[in-house]
Amino acid sequence: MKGFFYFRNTRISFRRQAGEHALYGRRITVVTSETRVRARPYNATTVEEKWQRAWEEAALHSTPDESERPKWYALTMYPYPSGDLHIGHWYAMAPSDAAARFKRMNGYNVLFPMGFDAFGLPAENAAIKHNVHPHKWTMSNIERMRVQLRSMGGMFDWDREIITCLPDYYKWNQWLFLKFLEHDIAYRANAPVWWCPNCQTVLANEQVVDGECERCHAQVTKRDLTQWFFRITNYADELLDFSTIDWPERVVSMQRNWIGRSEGARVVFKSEQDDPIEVFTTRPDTLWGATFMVLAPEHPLVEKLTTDEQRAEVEEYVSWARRQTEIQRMSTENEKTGVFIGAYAVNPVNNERVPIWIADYVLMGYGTGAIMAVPAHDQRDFEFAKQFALPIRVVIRPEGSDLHETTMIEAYPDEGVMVNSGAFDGTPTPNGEAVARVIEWLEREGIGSGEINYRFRDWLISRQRYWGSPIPIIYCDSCGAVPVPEEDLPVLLPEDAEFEPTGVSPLKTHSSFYNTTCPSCGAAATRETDTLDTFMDSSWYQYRFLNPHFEDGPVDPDKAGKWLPVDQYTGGIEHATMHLLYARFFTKAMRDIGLLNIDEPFTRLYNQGIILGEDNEKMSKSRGNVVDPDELVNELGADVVRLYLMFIAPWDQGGPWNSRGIAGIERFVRRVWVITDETADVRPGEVDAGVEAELKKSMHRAIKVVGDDLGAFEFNTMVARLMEYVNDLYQLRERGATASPVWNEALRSLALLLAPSAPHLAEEVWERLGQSFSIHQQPWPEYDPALVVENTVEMAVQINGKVRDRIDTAVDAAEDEVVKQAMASARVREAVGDKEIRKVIYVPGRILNIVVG
RNA sequence: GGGGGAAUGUCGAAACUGGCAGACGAGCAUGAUUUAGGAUCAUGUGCCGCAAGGCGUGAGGGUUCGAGUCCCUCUUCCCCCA
Repeated sequence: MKGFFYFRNTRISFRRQAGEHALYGRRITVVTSETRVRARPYNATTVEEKWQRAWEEAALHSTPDESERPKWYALTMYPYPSGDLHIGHWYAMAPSDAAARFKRMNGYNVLFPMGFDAFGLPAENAAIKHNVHPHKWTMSNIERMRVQLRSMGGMFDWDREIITCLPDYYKWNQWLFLKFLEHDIAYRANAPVWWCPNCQTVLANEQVVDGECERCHAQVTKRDLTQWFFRITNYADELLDFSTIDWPERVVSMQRNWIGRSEGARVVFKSEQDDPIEVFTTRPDTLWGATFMVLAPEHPLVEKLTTDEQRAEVEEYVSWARRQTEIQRMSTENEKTGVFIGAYAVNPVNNERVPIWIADYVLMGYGTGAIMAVPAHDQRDFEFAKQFALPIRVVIRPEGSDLHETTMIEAYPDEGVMVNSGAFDGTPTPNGEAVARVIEWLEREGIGSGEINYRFRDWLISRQRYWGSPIPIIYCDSCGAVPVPEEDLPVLLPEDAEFEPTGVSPLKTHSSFYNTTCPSCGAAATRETDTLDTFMDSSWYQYRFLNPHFEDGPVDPDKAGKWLPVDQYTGGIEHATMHLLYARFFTKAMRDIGLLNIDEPFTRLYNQGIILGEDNEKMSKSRGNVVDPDELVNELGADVVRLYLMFIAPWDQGGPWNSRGIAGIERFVRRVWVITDETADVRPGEVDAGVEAELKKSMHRAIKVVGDDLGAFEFNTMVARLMEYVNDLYQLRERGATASPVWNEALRSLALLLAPSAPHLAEEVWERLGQSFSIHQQPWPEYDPALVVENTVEMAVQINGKVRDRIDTAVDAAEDEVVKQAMASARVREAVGDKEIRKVIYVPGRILNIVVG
């Protein structure tokens, strides 16, 4: 019998009468009828606002630099201030925040800063489009995003906020550039570089994806320009060493591929006019099989070597190739195209005359822009030779079989024994033996040398844009490129620049910025108008967070010693070969010039997945599938959003948003509040010992599994464990567990377990339980291992691998005892029948399998 | 073409070193609460079958007392590099 009445405006419900009841498949006896105070509603908006204010007033999230506790530097990639914190930001930050909070509850002094990656193109595009200054646009976006970030309830230490577009920050960007220049890590060179016609700027190789601009997806083209570079390739081998960091294998292999180390030889062929043509090959053991050469259409010698008869055809081909994208050119699917230029080269190993072709599958940007073609042992060369009826010569014979030029249908790129290779005939190729011997010989003969080639190039850092750190260089007719003296930093971005969509940097037309005097000779001079790639800002921001107002250098050495390196970094995988590679390079470069004494910036890395729209597509305004976190927070509260994001799927997987699924979390949050509010004041009384034992066990188990999952970033199962615990509490309550003195402890534990993931709800529950502010300064509860292990289990009994019955048995029961118990079951006896028992497999606590036959 | 990852109910997913597949949630169904419900509570819910029982982790094979998990072949999808 249930019902309710009102007493002093509070709805009081009275419940089951004394007597026998069926509940959850058990018979229970209610001794006295109980009355129950119905929970007050939980108003997330009010509660969350209340605690956010309280945390700020208590400066709860300011991290002291001095502490008895061990340090833990947790960092999540800082956002670009686009003006809106979208659900992707929440997905990146909310679980990171939970992990950071968990670390703090586990006794660490946790630094968890936040800032804004504030330079970049959108601000400048907004300036052109809406006539707002980038600075104003960016700063008002930051204002708005701070409010949104606050609504998330993160434990960000705002005292250390950095905003990269402020002189306070970019001064040190410029300073670092000058130091790099001083130490020959930065240099200026003319090179063919990628140009994005849409962004009106050059791009680094890393920022070109499939021949498109990584930002705007416009097709990029090559241009020859004089630009500033960083010598990231000097660190290639060190960047290939991942032994001291714990990063996802995926990112490691992406960086490894990107760096693209290959060992081989550089060999000099000569044209018949005696021009040296260098090629790089990883297979110098196939040199004798080179039957032609292929140059990239852009190769500087093409112009010179082309014969008059071939010139028209060659020119036509070159201009056609220029129009192709790199992807089209590299595709193995394509039919091979190319043109003979009429000239011949001499193969230095056997003085053979080989024709020189040009073809689009050879790229100027890789290796030397020229290859020796060995059609018998390279598939692309093979296809090219077949296409144009060029000679093929086998020089590697596979072990135990034969290979004939005329019958081959594809190249043989594997190991074997060298043939048709003069003195090297008979040399086996496995284990690099042939390669090593040929290199040795090439060096002795002076026609080549062993070389290690890398796929990646030096980092191009010049950008023809306004909204970035000005490169602190002055050009003087007599002194050349002169660094701006350190004391003149920062070179300020002029605020009164004119934005015209002309493709010319506003800095070029700003005469008081552009015109200056040479710091070295005092003559009239002009400033560099390019700005630094904004990826430079994010390459070292993790160090500036430690003391963003430090005035004697980019990094405060005292704080660096205390906090570095970053213990846990989290962010999207899309930065694998950009930001994450640049940051590693910067760390090593800064170490080499004495600014840091660490080798790697981020000890542990975790990449969260992507939240898609409900239609399983990437969220975008044009698709209309964008989920607005602000709306959700207003409606359901931040804790619900946080918990739901964690619950959706494993964090590294992401997945589609589901607006119905979030209802489950809503219910869960309500259930947490209801059970606490309704039972917080229950006085201990008489309780069944078994029920109390179950309550204890459930609580200790929850402490263990929730903690284990949080520590392992398994947020989805962590939420499931919390739900199981709350479900347990509801059932135990019905069985009278609230009368136990353990009940209140169980509720307190629940609050503590919720604290990392649902910080507001946890704090409210904590207060309701009469505990003092703040739950976020409490230690993580401890569990008793003895209470977590099961003493008895329901064990499956299998006959020939099929489950026939289940028996309750002690975890550590002896085999013969368990068999006896199993044989007592009629179902087991029936399954065994009169067959002979051949074998018994018994794994204590797990399974009993009786093999009969 | 090479490398890496994935495939489990209607859906999101869980499953420790091989040991009761489907925890937790969504959805659905039935019932309760007699104003209503997109509220709450209870019960059920892999498939076939009235049942006993059988079948089930992309497909096929193998190892094993026992395979979602290990091995081989294949299919599809995603990512990276060519």
